[in-house]
Amino acid sequence: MDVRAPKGTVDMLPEVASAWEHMTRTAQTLFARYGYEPIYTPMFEHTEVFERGIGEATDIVSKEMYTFEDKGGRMITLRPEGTASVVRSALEHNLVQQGSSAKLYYAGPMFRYERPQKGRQRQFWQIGIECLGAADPSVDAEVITVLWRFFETIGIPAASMRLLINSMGDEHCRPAYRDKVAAHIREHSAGLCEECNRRADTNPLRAFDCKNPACATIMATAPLLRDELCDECAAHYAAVKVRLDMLGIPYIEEPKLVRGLDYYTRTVFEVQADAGLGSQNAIGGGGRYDRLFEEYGGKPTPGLGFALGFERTLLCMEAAGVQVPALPRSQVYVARVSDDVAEEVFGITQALRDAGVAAEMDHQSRSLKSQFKQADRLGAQFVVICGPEELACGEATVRNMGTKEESRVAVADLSAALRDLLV
RNA sequence: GUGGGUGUAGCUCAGUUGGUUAGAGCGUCGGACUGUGGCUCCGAAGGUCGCGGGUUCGAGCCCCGUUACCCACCCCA
Repeated sequence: MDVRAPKGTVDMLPEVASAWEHMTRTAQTLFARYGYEPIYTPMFEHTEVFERGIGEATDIVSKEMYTFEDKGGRMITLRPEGTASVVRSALEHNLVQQGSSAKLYYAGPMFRYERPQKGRQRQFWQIGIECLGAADPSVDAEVITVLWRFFETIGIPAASMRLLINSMGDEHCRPAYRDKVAAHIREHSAGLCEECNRRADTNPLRAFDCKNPACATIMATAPLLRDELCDECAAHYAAVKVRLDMLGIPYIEEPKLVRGLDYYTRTVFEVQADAGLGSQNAIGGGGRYDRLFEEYGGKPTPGLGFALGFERTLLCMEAAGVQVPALPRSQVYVARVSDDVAEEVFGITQALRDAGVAAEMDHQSRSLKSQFKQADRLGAQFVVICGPEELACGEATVRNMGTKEESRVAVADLSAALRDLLV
C-alpha cells in the first residue's frame, strides 16, 4: 500500500507539531485576554451552509470544496473556512441573545481542493475569532488589533508585515457601486481578460483582484467604493480608523482590497507578509458580515472575525528566525548498571513520574554508556544510576549532567530530592 | 484545470563521455581496559537508484510512458 499522505496533506512530525502547539497556546492566552471563548464546530457541514454563506460565485464554493454524499443521501462538505460553521452554530444554539454578544475562537483544519504549492495545501490549519452581535466600530478595531497583536506576539517583525484595510459598504451603498464597477468593466470589455468580463455579471468587485497587468491598469481607473460609501458606512469606517490610530496599529488603506468571500460588509482587512511564503502573501484576514445571519434565516445580527493560517504563519516565523520554545522532554533518566536491577529501575522510574517528574528509562537492555548517551540526547538534567551496590544499601546515585556532581540518595527519597533539584 | 522542475540510503546530496561489488556527510546502532554522556577516533547496519517499457554486449546515467512531489498560473490562509 502507499504509505504517503494524500496530495496536499502533510504529517506534522514532533518538531512542527511543537510549533503548532506553541501557536495555539499563544493564541489562547491572547484571545482570552480579549474575552474570547473556545468553540469547536464539526469539520463537515451540510453543503448548503457554505454555498449560502460564502457565496456560489466564489472560487471556494465553485471549485474548491470537498463535497460528497454520505450514506444517508445528505450532501456534505468538509469545511473550507471557519466562519460559516460558527455562525450556523450560533443560530442553532441561539448564542447571541437580544442585545448581547458572543465572542468565540476556533482552531483546526480546513479543506480546499486546490493544487498545492508553497504556503498552500488542501488541508491547512486556521485559527480565528468571531465576535457576534456587536455592530460598534470599536469591535472592528478590537478584532483587527487582536490579529495584529497575535503576529507580533508570535515573533513576526512588524516591519515585515503590513495590514491592509478597506470598507465594502453595505446593502445601501454597495449595490449601486457594484453596478458602477460592472459598467466600468463592460465599457472596457475589450481590454480585460475573459475572467474579468465574466465577473461583470457574477461578482464585479473581484475584478480588482485580477493580477493580469492589463486588467489592473483598467481597474485602476474604476470608481472606488471609498468615494461611494453611504453616510453610515463612511462614519463607521472613519470610526474604525480613529481607534486603530489611537492604538498605533499601522494600517494601510487599500481601496481595492476585496477578499474572496461574499458575506463581507463594511470593514475588511488582511495581513500580508512576503518572507518565506512563496507567491502567497496573506497570512491572516477577515471582516464584518452583518447580513450573514439573515442569509441563514436568522434575525439580523452583526458580526465580524478573522482567520489566520498556521502554515503560513510558521513559514513567516521561520523566515524571521523565530525560535519556538522546545517542549521539556525527560528531566531525569533512570539508568541501570546491570539487567538484574531492571525491576527496581522500572519501579523507580514510575515513582518519579507519579511524583510529577518527567522521567525516562532504557527499554532495550542497552549498555550503561548508551544509556548515558540517550540521557544526554533527551536533555535529562539528572541521571539516576541504579547499580547493585547502591540498591543493596537502599540508595541510588544521582548525577547532575551539567556539573557532573554525583551523590547518593535513598531510593525512598528520590522523588522528593529530584523535585527539589529540578526547581 | 494549465505550465515548468525534480525523483539515488532515515535526512541533505555526489555519482565523471552509459562499463565490473552505487558513494559521502549527517543521523542511527556498536566499540575505544573493569558501572558513566556531550568532543575525538574506529566499526556496523541501512538503497526494488519512483514505477513500467525501450535502445544497448551492458543504464542510476540515453529514449518513451506513467506516477509522486516541488514550484508557478488562478485564487486564497
